[in-house]
Amino acid sequence: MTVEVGLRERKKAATRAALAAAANRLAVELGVEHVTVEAIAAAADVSPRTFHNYFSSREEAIVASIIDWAERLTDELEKRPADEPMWDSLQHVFLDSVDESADGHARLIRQLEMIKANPAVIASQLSALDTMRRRFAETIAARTGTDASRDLYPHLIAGAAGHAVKTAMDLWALGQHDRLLRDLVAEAFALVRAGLPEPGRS
Amino acid sequence: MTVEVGLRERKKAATRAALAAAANRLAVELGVEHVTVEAIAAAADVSPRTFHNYFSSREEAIVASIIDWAERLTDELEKRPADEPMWDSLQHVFLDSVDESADGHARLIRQLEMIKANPAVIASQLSALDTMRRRFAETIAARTGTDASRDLYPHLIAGAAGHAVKTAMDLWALGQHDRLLRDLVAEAFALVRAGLPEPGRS
DNA sequence: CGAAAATTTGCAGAGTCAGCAAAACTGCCG
DNA sequence: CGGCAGTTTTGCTGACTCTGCAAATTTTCG
Repeated sequence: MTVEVGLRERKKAATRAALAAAANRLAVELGVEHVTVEAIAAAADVSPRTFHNYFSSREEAIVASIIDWAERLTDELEKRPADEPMWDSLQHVFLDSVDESADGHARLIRQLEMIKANPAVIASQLSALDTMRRRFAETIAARTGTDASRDLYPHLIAGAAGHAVKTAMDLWALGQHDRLLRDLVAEAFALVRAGLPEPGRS
Repeated sequence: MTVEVGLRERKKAATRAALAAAANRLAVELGVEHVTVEAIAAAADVSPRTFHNYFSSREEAIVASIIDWAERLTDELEKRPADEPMWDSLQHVFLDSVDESADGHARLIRQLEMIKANPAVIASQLSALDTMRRRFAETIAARTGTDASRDLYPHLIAGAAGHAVKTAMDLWALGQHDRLLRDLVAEAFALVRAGLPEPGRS
């Protein structure tokens, strides 16, 4: 994949990363509504017009890190042993991606709070997660011999896994700091793998 | 809930409905990018400024029918017998909402195609579906004695059910016209309820 | 009817975003 | 090197979105 290593490609990647980082940082620091494209561009040392060559909206830049995360996770998923049960692979990949340091937790909470505060950013986040889900479905289809354009399975399991992680994070950020995020994610996976049986029924 | 039946309330609801209908119709007919707020407002016989009193973005108006759908479904869900297994209630409510007429199918396909064609509308759709998911989670929590602000269960099952329906629809619209949409939805539910076992494994 | 409350509207202003063409830059071959 | 070809950056412009504010209009209710 990443075979193009010319100066040109590296510069493009760097510009994109700088814009995404600036957008995210400013959104967290100042609040989304106080961040303009002009300010993001200035922070990344490019013209406002260039910003729009990389991102089609301010919100897209703010949540660009989700796409990067998704790319890393897809790579990880592809590296899992081919004979490992699909659910185990997914759980492994997602659990490994959770930063358990105190600093990581603090950052994550700030992220989620910033996103939650603005409907347009929420929509962009969901969009990014949906893109991630589609990538996952492709990878899963390839590994399980299913067809992402015809079979429900790869989409359903990718969606279920992604949603389990999102739900665990959202609930955790909402006040379950007494529990480890890791454990909450694991519990969500367990529930979904069990077919979500109704609690308190035989 | 809907106890306010004064002229004022009825007019507001009518204006909102007219704007949503106009926005959706124009988006399907002309394509999303060729629809301006001005045109929507004109079609609903109000000023452009009034449009923004009802919807905070063009896309929100275009997908407003999803919110209406969600409201109807939540009502249906609340009406299900309290002792019915949760999964059965959900499956029932969603399956009943599928319009199986040829005309309904054609409309649904045009809808999905219109949405798919524009990233901003996709994001708004996901946002609306997320709102629906949250409503469902509240209702489910109330019925299963769980707490939507602490427990994973209501969110996970609401998300799984909603995503099952969305996946079935998307795949169906993509070319599975040989199969009944109803059957695809039922199959998706069955897979999720079974915990998404890997196909072709013992 | 007439006052109080809510809704609609016009206007102004800040901001987003895309198309276009010129300027600046990078890669590469002679 | 030098310079051409292909890419990226940039400024400019125009259409459009969206919000705040205050005036005008409409509805409600005593």
